[in-house]
Amino acid sequence: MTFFNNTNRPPGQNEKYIAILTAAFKVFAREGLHRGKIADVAKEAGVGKGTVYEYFRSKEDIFTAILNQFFDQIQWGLETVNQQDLPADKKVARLLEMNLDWFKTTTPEEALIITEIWAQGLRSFHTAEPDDAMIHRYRAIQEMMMSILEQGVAEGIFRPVDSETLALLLMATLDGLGLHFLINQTMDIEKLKSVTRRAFLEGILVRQESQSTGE
Amino acid sequence: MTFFNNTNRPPGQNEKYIAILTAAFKVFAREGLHRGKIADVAKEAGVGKGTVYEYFRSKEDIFTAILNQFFDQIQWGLETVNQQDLPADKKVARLLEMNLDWFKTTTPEEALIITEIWAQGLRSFHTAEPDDAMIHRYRAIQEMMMSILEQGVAEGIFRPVDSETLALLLMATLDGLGLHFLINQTMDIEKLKSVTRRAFLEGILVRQESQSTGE
Amino acid sequence: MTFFNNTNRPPGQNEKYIAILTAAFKVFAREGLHRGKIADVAKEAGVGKGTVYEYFRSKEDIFTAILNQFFDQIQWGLETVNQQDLPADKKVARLLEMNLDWFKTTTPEEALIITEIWAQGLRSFHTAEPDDAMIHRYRAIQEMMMSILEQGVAEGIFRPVDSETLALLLMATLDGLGLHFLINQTMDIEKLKSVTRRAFLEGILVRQESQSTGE
Amino acid sequence: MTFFNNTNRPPGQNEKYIAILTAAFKVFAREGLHRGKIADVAKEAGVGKGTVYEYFRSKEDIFTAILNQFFDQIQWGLETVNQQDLPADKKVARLLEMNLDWFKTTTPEEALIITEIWAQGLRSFHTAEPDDAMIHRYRAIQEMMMSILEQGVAEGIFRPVDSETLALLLMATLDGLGLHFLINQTMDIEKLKSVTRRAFLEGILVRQESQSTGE
DNA sequence: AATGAATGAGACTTCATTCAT
DNA sequence: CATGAATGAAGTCTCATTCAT
Repeated sequence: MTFFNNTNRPPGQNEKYIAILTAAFKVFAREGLHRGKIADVAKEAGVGKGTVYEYFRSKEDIFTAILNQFFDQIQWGLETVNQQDLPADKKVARLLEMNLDWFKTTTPEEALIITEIWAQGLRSFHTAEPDDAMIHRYRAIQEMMMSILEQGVAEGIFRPVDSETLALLLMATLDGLGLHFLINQTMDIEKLKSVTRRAFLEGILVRQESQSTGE
Repeated sequence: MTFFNNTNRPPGQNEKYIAILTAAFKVFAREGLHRGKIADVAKEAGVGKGTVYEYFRSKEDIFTAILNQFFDQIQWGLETVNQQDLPADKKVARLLEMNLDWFKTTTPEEALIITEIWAQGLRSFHTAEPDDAMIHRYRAIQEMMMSILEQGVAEGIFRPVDSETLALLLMATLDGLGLHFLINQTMDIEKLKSVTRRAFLEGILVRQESQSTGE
Repeated sequence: MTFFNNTNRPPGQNEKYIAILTAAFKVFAREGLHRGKIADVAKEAGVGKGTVYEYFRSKEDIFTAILNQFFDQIQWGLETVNQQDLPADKKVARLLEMNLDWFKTTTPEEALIITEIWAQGLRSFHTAEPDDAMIHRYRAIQEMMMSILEQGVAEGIFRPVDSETLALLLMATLDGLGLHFLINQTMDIEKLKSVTRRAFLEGILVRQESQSTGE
Repeated sequence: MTFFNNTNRPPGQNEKYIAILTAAFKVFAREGLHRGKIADVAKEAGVGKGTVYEYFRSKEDIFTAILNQFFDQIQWGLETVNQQDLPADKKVARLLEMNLDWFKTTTPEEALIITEIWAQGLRSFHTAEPDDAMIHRYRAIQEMMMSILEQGVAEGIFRPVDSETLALLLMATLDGLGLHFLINQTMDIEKLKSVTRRAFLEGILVRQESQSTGE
């Protein structure tokens, strides 16, 4: 559960907060989102049922926290890549690599939880809270990808691209791959990396005699 | 609700079966997967609660049926494209178009339901039923995409590709785009279409002087 | 439990409705309002827990129903008295008698429940629902007493009185006596009846040479 | 909150004891008896949750204390009246006045709390603690009223009465009026005072040619 | 004496499912 | 076939009380 090592939490209550969140993640991963009972989370965390509610307003609040941890992690990874002194195409390759390598340290059950929470959180986003974080968190990710793409264009490595839309595509592709890894874990990740990298990059690299397919 | 017009269902009980399935889809889309009650489904379908259980073994069984309808639709669309007399690159473009146009006739709530069921169904796939359809249905889709890609290679339009892996990538990309459309419905679909098409196709089209990034 | 014999309830569901209400009254009387669990009510009524909620929206809804039964009973008793062919002073005496005799068929625990619900219901009346029945139910009682008092004035038995205010006083006195019977059940009811009757009636009877205390 | 000014409390801990009691009264009045949380009481009193339990054994203990304060106040008022150098009929009038004037300085919510505690306390009296104060406190009040009534008889102002029963009736009437003021606060208190005084007093004053209604 | 983090028993309520009609 | 009244397991959350500091 390397998932909850970051410490961007209100200090002072960090210990138990993390303990409960970690336990929740474990329990939900094992049982599913609804099957996973708060009582189990408490037991797993080694605290009383009431204590869970000292740190989280509701079960859904735990979901949100898990999802936020997930986004924190992604963003942190992206920032790390972005801050490295690399040409843009290498950065894109690193991105891809990071994304797919995530599955080597994460069980499908864990990844599935993210998806479940994601789907449920999305619903509440559509129905209730207008300033829900989801869209903003994705926007942040998108913008970081945009900056990499724009760097590439500036470096003359990438042809002029609609970086905003392309960043969206890239983000979607990475998420889609994650999704499909959930379905089929026998896929050859290394092969997937290279195929994806080549398909994506050779389409945006500046080339002498490119030919658009027009329309 | 054009979603449930196809009739690949056990004949004889078709009327009510479809009525219930349609009602379920509506109710779940409106309320969410867990919030949506069987009682509401029955009322929406204009039948008694007990009748629902004449046609479906359980609530989860309804989920499965909805998901199957979804896959039926996708597969039917793919087949349609594949059977057209078009060069492979046009077929890929059509695929992309179809995929993104789906959102013009589907509300986010409806799409969300698919995602929710998908995530939940996936769990049961991982935990319980080994011959669950999900992976096979995706495999069928993947194979159809493979055949398009291989057609392109045979036609000399596409460079020699690992069609299996690339089909997976394509599938993942389309799903990923769907996912992100759920998050951000303000995205410009037409722009996304062209950017995606170009990014994807120009990377696999045969070109005079392509330069691989190697590794 | 002669308390729930009246049948002014939506017909068709009368059986179980009454069974649950009767059970609830019994349980609440035994355990108190909060200690009395719905589970116990269900068991006492010989139905499932869920069945209780088929007939009542919530625990509070049961409270309300009990209170309404109580008011129904009082009103029915008042009407009976009022419709009898008696001079007003006899009617007042009958009222008093009825009121105090109620305790011969009702246990203190049962009467206490009424008081608890009454107090709680009153709170919700002050805080939330503006058209709560409580005040209207009391008003109806008050008006029936007013009509008795006015009859007495018309008959020349009572001196001209502010019938509205006096009816309120009469109502309050009867309720107050009920309250104190809860506290001290050793009181001699028959003695209380005659003392109260005399104190109340001799103050309102027409007399030759009454002397007001003025102010 | 003039309610808690008297200081018949264990000295030395008076400050915080009173602070907590006052806070409790406020919170319970605002939220109701069960809704009012100890945590809120503590916050309102400006002390820690644990501190509440330094001064009170339990929540119910607070209830009892509140009720006792209430009785203290009533008794103190009665004593004051009783010790004045007045004829008995004036004393009765003063009693009535005091009782109804109480509502001018007390909000319905506060009065309601008394009623709620009263009802709940009564239950515990019936079920558990045989030496509960309630009956004794009321007995004390009753005895003070008896002494007023007997004074009136001795003075020749009141006809010979069963002072014990009549004191009970008087007490019940005053409580009943309080109760009904909770229900209907629009009642004209001054009118109620005079009607009640006249109805009650003229029934017990010595008169030349009274005529009993017999039976 | 004062505190408040921790507790966990307990309660209401929901809802998928059954089955007698 | 159709129904919907009945069910009861299950789950979230509350809150009075304790106790180590």
